[in-house]
Parts: sequence; C-alpha cells; structure tokens
Amino acid sequence: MDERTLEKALARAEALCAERGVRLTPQRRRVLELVCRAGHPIGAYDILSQIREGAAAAPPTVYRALDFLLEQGLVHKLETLHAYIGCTHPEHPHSSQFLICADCGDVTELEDESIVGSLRTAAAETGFKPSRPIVEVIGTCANCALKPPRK
Amino acid sequence: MDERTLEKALARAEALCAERGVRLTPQRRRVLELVCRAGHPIGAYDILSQIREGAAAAPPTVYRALDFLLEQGLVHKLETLHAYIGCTHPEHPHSSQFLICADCGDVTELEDESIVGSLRTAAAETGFKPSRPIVEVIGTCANCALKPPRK
DNA sequence: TTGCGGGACGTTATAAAGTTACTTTTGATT
DNA sequence: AATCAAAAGTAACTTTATAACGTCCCGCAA
Repeated sequence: MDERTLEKALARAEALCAERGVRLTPQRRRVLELVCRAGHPIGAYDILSQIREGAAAAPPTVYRALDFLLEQGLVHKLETLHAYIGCTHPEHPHSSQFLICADCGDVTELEDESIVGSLRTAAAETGFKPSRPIVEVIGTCANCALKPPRK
Repeated sequence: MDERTLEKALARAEALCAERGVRLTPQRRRVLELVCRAGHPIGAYDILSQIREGAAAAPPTVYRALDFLLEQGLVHKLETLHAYIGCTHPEHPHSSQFLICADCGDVTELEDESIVGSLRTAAAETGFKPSRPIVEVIGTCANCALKPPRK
C-alpha cells in the first residue's frame, strides 16, 4: 500500500472510530498502520517484531490491538494463513471472501452476494444460523497462472 | 460414532486405500479410528494423548498420519478450530463446507453444489484458479437455537 | 546373496501462534 | 482531587506445528 492510500485508510479508520465512539489509540493505530503498510497478510509476530524496532513490546500488545481492529472490521484474519490483512472497505460490516494465491501470496478480498446467498440458503436448509462465515479459497491468481511457479 | 458405523468407515477406508495403491498402515488406521470415534472435531494433541495411552509417541507421528489421511480425503481439517474430523463421504474427492456450531461444537459437513458454483464463478471473474476452497461457517445449529446457550 | 533405495516411523529439539494472570498507567467523569 | 474502567505493560506459559536426523523394513535388481 502506497503512502497516499495508507494515509487515507488511517484517516478513514480515525473517522469510523470517532463515529462509533471507540478509541483508535496510538497502539491500535500503529498496528493498523503496519498491517496496511504490509500490503499482504502479515503475522502477529511479524507485527510484533516491527513494533519492537521502536519500543519494548510483548505478544498481548499486538493481539489486543488486533482484537480491537477485528471487532471494528478494520482488519481481517486469514485463518488458513494465521495472518492479518487490512480491510479494503471497512465502512459497513460485511462478510468477505478471500482469494489467496498460493504462488505469490497475494490476497483479493471479495464481497460476493451470490456466495453469501448460497451459504445462507444452504445453512437455512438445516436450520443453522450463521454468525461468522469463513471463506478462503486457496489457488492461483491470474498473474501467476500465466507464468511458471516461483521456485 | 457408534461401533458399527466405525467398523464400516474403517473397512471403507481400507478398501479405498487398497484401490488407490496406498498403505493404510496400523498407525494411520489407528489415527483414523480415533478421529472417527471422537465424532466431533479433535485436535492433533488430543489424538496424541490417546495414542500415548498405549505406546510412546511424539507429535510427528500424529501429524504424519493426519497428512496422509488428509491427502486421501479420509479426514478434513477444520482450520478455524485447529481440529480434525472424519470425512462423511470419502468415496470421491470433493470440496466440502462445514457448519460449525459455536454452542455445542457439532459440525455438519455439506457438499453444496450451489456454494461451490458461486465460488467458482466469483473466482473465474478475476481469473483466479481455485485449488482448495475453505468454507467454514461459524454459527448456531438448529438444536442449540431452540434452547438457551450453554454456560 | 548382497546391497541399494525409498517409504514409514522414532526421537529430540525447536519454531510459531496464541493465552493467562497479574500489575500499572491513563483518561474520562464525577 | 477521587474514582473507576479501559488500555497497556510484563512474565510466564500453553497449544499447535515443523525441522532435522536416524533407524527399520521391505522389495527388487545386480
């Protein structure tokens, strides 16, 4: 993520938190910044070691900030990667789907109504009430499909 | 899973492995048995401690067996739970979806064509080639929706 | 028969991800 | 200024997973 986009994302996060009456503290802001700056999924301990370049810190520091950011929908957790990524459209709560390229590591966030719909329908058939639908598709992105795999 | 069903599942696994020319060794069979017997998602270290009731064992023993069983489609891994569950229809390779009850812990395995279809369509739009679609829906099952939550 | 090669398994150690429990600080509100 | 809760600091620890290396056993070819 380039500096301009980053600035915008942070400003938007500030605004959203203010609106919601929750506190985007310097720590939380810092973690959000690191996640966004990475531009790809980043692990909690990677965040931690970057924070440690400037100050002492321990795992709970990072996990607490991440918990807050996840609650606010400012970042997403990719369960299959044990890694976190900035949300591309935090304005409204939503359930996203992720396309994860196993080759280059890039991740695309989708908000596809037809996926959400088919999930809802299938769940409803069994009387199941979804609260958090996780959709992470591992595969090969368009770019990487064109060229031979790295390595 | 009751004894009869378990016996059938193991016999089916034997047959499938024979057909495919791969070896369902006693270790692998034992791990499959423990996963199936549990009847709900079970962690690698839970399996390990059950194995240890009968013999010395270390984590790689379990993880190697699980890797094999996953490859053969005899068990599934639930990424959000870090746990494993026996496949309910291992005959053909397939991509499953899981409904995970956050209240009682029960898991339902679906094979819903409309979910698979919408995923494929959405991926195709971006030129993405899916290889392993992960769908795990956290929520409340029909039973638990009726009664107040445990705890 | 010997000896090679590969797959399965044993063993030790360690990495990676996440949590618990408790203390201290901060900051908004009375 | 006193208070109370949310946030952050700190140390220890748990859980999940992998690395690296050695051994055993079996099938097969020389």
